Amino acid sequence: MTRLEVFPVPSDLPVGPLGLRERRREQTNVEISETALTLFERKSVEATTVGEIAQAAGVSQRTFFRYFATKEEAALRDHWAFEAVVASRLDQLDSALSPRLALETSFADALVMYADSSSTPCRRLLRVNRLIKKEPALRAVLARESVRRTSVLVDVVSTRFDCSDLQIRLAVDVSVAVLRAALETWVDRSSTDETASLPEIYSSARGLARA
Amino acid sequence: MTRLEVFPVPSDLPVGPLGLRERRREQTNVEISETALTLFERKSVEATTVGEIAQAAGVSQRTFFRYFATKEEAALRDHWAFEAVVASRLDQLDSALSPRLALETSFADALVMYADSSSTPCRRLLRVNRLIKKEPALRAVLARESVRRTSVLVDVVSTRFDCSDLQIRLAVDVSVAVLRAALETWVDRSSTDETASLPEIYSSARGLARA
DNA sequence: TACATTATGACACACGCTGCCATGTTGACA
DNA sequence: TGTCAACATGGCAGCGTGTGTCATAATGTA
Repeated sequence: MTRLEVFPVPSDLPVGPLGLRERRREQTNVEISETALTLFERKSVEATTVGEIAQAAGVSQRTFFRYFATKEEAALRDHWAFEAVVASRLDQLDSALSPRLALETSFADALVMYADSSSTPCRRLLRVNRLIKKEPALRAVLARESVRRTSVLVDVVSTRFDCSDLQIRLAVDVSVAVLRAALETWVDRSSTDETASLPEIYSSARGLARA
Repeated sequence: MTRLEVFPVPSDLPVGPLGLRERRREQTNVEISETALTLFERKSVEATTVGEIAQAAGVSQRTFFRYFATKEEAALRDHWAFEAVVASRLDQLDSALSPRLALETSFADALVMYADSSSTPCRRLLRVNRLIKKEPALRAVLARESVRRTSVLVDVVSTRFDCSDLQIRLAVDVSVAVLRAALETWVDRSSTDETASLPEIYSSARGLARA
């Protein structure tokens, strides 16, 4: 299963070959991330200091920075997992289709992992993204990463399709825009409709974008 | 002319009613910005400290922060002008069209200001955007601002068009994506083709995005 | 048990950024 | 022209983020 690669280490599952050290490290990672998320929800990212997070998580400030480069990163753990899922099928782009259609199909295939809105990955993704919605600091980090991801996508697509640079950039930018619109809409709708389905919303988003 | 509103104070032009104080202030603003841009081009944003910029510009560090909130902002002066131009026609959205077409038309109308690639606004925009291209720190700031701008756009479009939230978000995201792709392509092509025209590239980007 | 590897904490330090106060400069009005 | 308010600037102290370094303790292995 690729699941293990995508969700770095679902520490709840008994993963055999991992030594005590690695499990401890992973556990600390989760604890710090969880603590940060909670504090950010209670106060705000800006109003929360790394010192507070570290203290609440029972580690020193120096140790915090050994696990996360910035306080924002500590909150984004599960969102990075989502981005990894989205990117997980890029090596199977169907070059018989148009770049845009191939990308959208790849994304749609990957998104089935988020079909069950009551699953743990979905609930975690929702929690983080509700925070992201109100936190400019987190949005900035996402945006920065999205720039990097876009350029990776452009490279990947370039090698597999023979189109102009403008066409490729458009395919990538638009595909990503549609996915992002779907994600945000899903987050919005989930606040009133527990059963809102990300794959379904993405599917209708694709339909609307065609029109 | 709206030019004066968009390019805050083109200090080279003799603007009558401005007092000595405001002109001095504007001049200092330009000098710091220019200094920052030059240093960033020579070294990098990360490797350049605010102290260096301030010293090179002949002001104290404290004064630097009275003109710009961050060192990144000091470099982005002319890019914000561009964003202002792009947004300058949003109050005239044609509600007879689809949201997306209305947005694209509004953008295209505004872009005529960048028709002449040898004009000062164009050359400055190019210079900044070449830096933006290699500087993650600057891209992060842009991305953050783009989030804010997108939500403004969504609001503006919502009041003028009667569509679902998903449709509006899509229109906005896709329109912005097409514009951004055009801008980046223009920057790329300008390095080999001095005459590359932003409005023209934007026009073909719109055409390609339809297909 | 002895040893190499790794995790942690404490400290010092650079940098970004802000609040505060003291000083000098500008512009308006008597 | 002189006075005074508004404003611009610099210096300094302080907070928060993030990193390098060293000493110490815990872990895995021979």
